[in-house]
Amino acid sequence: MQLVTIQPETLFQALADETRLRIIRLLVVTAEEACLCELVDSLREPSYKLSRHLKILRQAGLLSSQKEGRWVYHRLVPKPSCLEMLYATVRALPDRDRVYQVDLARFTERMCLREGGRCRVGGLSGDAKVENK
Amino acid sequence: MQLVTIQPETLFQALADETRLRIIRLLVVTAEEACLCELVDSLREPSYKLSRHLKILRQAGLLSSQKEGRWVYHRLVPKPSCLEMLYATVRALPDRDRVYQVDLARFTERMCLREGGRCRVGGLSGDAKVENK
DNA sequence: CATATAGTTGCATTATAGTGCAACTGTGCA
DNA sequence: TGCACAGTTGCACTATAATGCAACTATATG
Repeated sequence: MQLVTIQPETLFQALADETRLRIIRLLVVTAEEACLCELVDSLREPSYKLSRHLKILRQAGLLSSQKEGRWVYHRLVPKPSCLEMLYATVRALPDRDRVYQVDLARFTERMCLREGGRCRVGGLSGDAKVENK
Repeated sequence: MQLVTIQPETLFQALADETRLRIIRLLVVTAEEACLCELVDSLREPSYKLSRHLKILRQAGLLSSQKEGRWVYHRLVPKPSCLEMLYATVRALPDRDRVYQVDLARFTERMCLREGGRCRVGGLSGDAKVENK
């Protein structure tokens, strides 16, 4: 299911969107895997939006996704060395508006809710839906 | 004229196009500066097309351009360290279809026509316009 | 001054990409 | 078996981006 052929333009295109860059940056910095509801809580974006962006990242060859019960865990693909260089570049990017910093703070807090390293709760701890913009 | 504020999404967006990636890759690999007509000869793309892509790369903060008589020389911007990392990533990208290899060969040949390190001839050695579909 | 040349840009067209809504699938639990 | 919930996707809409043509600017040269 993983592309052997890396398309450089597709790779950069995948990172040319703020939401997708927030996702990748979060995974790069934390070196973690995350499921959709955890990303929803961290980025405060609707699940259908993130789901679609995750699909694009997967198709670009940046993410691999693994289903586990109700949850789907997404993690960075390390395989070709140029991807590691790309991740290093992402890590070195400036964070002028502190967007990534806030995302990371919420992600870290959210990860505390894991039990045995696995996600067990839904988005926003079962509260109402996202009211972000 | 150079942006102090680097917009990561704009940066990746700039590289999300094949033509622009060919331009950047050529400059990254050769560590050279080039004017439009030299790029036209190397990539075999119409000048108006490359001119527009060069503008996009300039606005993204990747290129700086300097006019010299009739010619405009374009070179990579080295300033923020994350750009150097980005260039390293570009250098590490695969070249499956040998597109960059061909571009480089034509570029090297074209650079032989320089006199005193400066461009002195127009596109395609003064021949007819590009016929590259 | 006329002409050639290096490069740029306005316009119209076409293709592609992001978004929200709502309906949908699939899994686990009472 | 019915329900709640994690996640996905079809549809319509809107915005953005790439392209080709042709007209344009600016610089050098005879």
